[in-house]
Amino acid sequence: MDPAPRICCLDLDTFFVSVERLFDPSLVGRAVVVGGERGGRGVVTSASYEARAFGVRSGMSIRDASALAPTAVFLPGRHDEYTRHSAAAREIVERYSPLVRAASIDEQYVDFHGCERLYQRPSDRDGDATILRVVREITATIARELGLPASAGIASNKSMAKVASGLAKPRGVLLVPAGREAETLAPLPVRKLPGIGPVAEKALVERGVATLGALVAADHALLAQVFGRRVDEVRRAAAGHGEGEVGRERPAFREHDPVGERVGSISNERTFVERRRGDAAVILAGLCERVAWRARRRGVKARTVTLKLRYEGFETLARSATGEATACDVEIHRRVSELYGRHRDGARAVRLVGVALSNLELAGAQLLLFDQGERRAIAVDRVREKFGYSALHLAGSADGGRDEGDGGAYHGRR
DNA sequence: TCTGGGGTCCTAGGACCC
DNA sequence: TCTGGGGTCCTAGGACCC
Repeated sequence: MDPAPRICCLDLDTFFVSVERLFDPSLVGRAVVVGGERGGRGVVTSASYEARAFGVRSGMSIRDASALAPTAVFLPGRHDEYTRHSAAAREIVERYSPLVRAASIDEQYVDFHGCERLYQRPSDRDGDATILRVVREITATIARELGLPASAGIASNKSMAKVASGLAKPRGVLLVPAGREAETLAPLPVRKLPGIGPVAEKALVERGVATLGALVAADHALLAQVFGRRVDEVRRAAAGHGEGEVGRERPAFREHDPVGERVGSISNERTFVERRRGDAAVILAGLCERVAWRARRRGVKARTVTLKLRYEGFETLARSATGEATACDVEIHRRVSELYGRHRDGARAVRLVGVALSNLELAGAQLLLFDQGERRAIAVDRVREKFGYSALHLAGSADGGRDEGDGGAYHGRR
């Protein structure tokens, strides 16, 4: 007996574009691209179906998209609004099931096990019909209350549900009955399976495996060349037998990290525009401030600080140092500078710098748990709450003043 | 497809301890 | 001081996702 389809993957269609259309209804029916101003740098983070008709795809550079879709509207995007609407959609889903797991800003998994009895109506042919009706009600509610289109897939496991939600787009709901998973997946290109990216796809196609049906039937040794020990897991997912539970919340979307659990990371990175290259040290100081500030806002300290460098030609390296947990700008900057001085190849042009905090520990809101440097930073945070983030900056940081400070002084912006 | 920025997860090797 | 194996922590890199 196959497990019943009770896992739902709910996805907000062209999410960023849909939110922009709430603010400017004249965008409805037009080609819209979110990710940057026309001709600017950056990549497409969301494209309307009208824009996709021109060949615009998410992840493509804004420059290429500008060339493909000359009549499209290009918008920079506003993350705070997307976050707000994402939370509102989640609140609606939680009216129907307590087991909701956000997988990203526009995607949630919902576990409906046991809910078929709760929502059953005489007119429902069976439990599947009940769940299908409930999920349709959810997407209709999201459309009515928030004005946002959504799609959903319902299946016996996560990856099948995710694939189904893709097949249901736009504005559709698709339920894959128990036992029909394999035949639904078989004709699809391997890339459609969550977990198979461009690298695995290329390796599979080179070996003559183009569809998920072919993957299921493929020789174990051949698949091992591509997936290593993951062969059995991937083959099961391709046959429609994926993970049957929604699992834990991704840490980044959790309100607070449980005490003692080492989860999550906080990072900021910046790619240089052609002419501004060479300012790596200055940019780095700004990034340190930003990640430290985000850590304090989350009430966490980091034991590990990582410097990321990308050189011309895309060669990328990461160097990290682990020690005492900190959320202090000055201390993080000190550690990052040390890594930078030690590992940077001065002969090569730097294309990107990044700073990441990981090995996070809960510090709590109590000031007692912060040291002097951190408390000073928190005082600065309070000023920022009143006057905005750029009101104060570490001396020598990216958008701060030009003063030759002691590396630890804050300067008002002028 | 000459490629942004935020993440998670996995692997593998080395250090160190018992 | 030559030796085993397991556990844990740290570092680095890479695939993948949205």
